[in-house]
Amino acid sequence: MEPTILDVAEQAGVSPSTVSRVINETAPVAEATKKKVTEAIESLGYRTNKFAHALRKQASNVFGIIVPDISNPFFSTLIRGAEDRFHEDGLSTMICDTDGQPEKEARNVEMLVKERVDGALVTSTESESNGIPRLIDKDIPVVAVDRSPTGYEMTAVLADNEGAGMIATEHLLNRGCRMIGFVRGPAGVSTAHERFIGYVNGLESRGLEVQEGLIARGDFTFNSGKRALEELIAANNESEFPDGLVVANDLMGVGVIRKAEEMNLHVPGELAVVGFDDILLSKLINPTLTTISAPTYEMGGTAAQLLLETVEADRKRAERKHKRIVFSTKLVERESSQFGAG
Amino acid sequence: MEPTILDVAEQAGVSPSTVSRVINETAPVAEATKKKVTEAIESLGYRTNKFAHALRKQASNVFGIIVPDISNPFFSTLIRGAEDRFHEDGLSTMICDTDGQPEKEARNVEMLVKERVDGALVTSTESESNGIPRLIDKDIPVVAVDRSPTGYEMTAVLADNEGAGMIATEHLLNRGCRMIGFVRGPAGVSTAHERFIGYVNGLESRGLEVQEGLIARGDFTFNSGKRALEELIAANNESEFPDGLVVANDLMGVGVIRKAEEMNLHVPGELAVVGFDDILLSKLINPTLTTISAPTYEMGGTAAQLLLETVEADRKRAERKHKRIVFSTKLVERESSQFGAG
DNA sequence: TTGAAAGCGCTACCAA
DNA sequence: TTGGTAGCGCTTTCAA
Repeated sequence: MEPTILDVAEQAGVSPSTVSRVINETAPVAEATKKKVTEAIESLGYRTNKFAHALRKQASNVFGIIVPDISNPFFSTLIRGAEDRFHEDGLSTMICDTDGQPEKEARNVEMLVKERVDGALVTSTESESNGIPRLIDKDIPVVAVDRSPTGYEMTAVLADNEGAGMIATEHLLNRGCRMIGFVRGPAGVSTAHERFIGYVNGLESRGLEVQEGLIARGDFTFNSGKRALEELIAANNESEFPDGLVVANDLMGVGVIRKAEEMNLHVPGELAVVGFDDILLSKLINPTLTTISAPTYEMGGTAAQLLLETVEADRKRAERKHKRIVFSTKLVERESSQFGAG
Repeated sequence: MEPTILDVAEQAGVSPSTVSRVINETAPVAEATKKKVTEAIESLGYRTNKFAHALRKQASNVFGIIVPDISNPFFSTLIRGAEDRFHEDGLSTMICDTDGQPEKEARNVEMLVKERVDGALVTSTESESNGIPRLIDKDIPVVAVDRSPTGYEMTAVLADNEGAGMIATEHLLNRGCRMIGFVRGPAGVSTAHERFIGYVNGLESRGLEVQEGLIARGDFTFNSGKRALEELIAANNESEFPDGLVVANDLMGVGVIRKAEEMNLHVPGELAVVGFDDILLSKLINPTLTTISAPTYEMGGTAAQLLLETVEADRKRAERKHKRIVFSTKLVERESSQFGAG
């Protein structure tokens, strides 16, 4: 059997309370006693029983992280940033993949509630009806990452997607494009929408009009990017083809590039393309994809930090302060938008 | 405060033991009493306290899953297969990413030990000195997935990598290649080694000799694939260039394709390429990459199933049966090995 | 600075 | 079929 705190106490010739005190540094213990206890722990190979500890303290020391897709490098980097921060404090993490489905998000949240996590980081699948209210209802501290759900006052760590959309649009404008289109993301996703707003603002700031015919919608997948380009070409006369395209994420951007190739449309010569996220694939495709990148790892770490601060505030019965941190993004120039090419 | 089982008992006018019995269906309860209890649970919104339950039962109902890289689609699919099986039984999972580093694997294992998981699925980083012995030492049931560590008798769920290597080699042979090279994976990784053995056997079964000059080594990354092709070209006279290449995983295969393009070497005309894993990228690259795929999702599910059976056997104090299940693989023909092209 | 003991919420044994 | 109750291993008051 695993040794308990009683075994340690006996071996060290002290009471269990004393052992607890040296383990948790929760009260001063004489140096000599401390040494005896430490040695006993060592010799018995004692490890505190997680369940008993959690039962007493009403805290699991586990934190949940919910993302739409763990195999998406954007999210796996975010996860790594958050995990590194949690592990620093000896806290464990539970990673959940919603696969972009609200029902799966709901199930994941139920699991986290059941596991009685001390807090959760969530990138919600949709802007409404996601698992966040359930967590709030159960009084579990939550921080939103990457996407900010509407209708809840809560702390959130975001990228400046609107600014990113603007940067992308201005880049194409500076490059000389005059018919710039946009491939939008899924309807309920705030990041996708904000990037679009940035595009609109980018055009308007130069006195240009948004043209409905140059706007298509996808769902963030590779295939939807291919379809979007097809639609845009089909919908316009040759004289009105877009010469530049801002695409709401890299995966769709890669789809656009592949479709352009199939259609013998030269990128960037006849069509310049810019994406968002800076995933690995963007460097591997030919031509390489110009993109806008956010400091994903830092965003994860910051979100974890804020969550820990919230938990700490709760413990002290202090007031929760809702913060909103926005990271700025930067342009990564590659071949797909090269000037004067083609 | 959260209601406890005592609150439920009071509300229903029965004893806590009875409540426990209806919740866990651990003993027959009269239909009428059951109804009263269920209603009390409902009206109070009672949920069993995980910590108390775990403390009493000495079981966490949590299972660990350790993989080298969650953003690698091969592993994320494996994870999904395993998770779906665990969730089916209402069990929770903890996913750990070792980033291919043995030290991280060790830290992950420590976390799982601390969390007192009921069992673990592990794709070990190296064939030796991985976290598996630590888990075995702590008496935590383990099943190896994808890679089988040497020196431990344990149940394992694997793909037939040797057969896969053979299929790949024969495919190139049938296609007419006569100088077939191989790009090996990292030294300690069993899957990579087995694929190489399959290649050797494939050649020898046709009475062909393995040529040292046609063999390079990479580390499973994109860049190492590029480097490998460079080396192979540099090491041989033009008359002895390989006309076909079996590459130990798709990511390196994509690297080979990109490098070939840079060198103006036509794929598949001058060089046919076959990879392993069937990752998404292989379908997106130009030319698309021929590959060997394994039933990854099923492998994850099977591994979870076997782990659960081991846990069950332990509970019944039955003997653990070590199984070894090998899934066969299949060729996915794409452009990079097309016949008569170029 | 240390010890005794209550109790966190649950399950399972023993009685009835 | 049900109830009483001990105890899982820990932390934390209260007293010494």
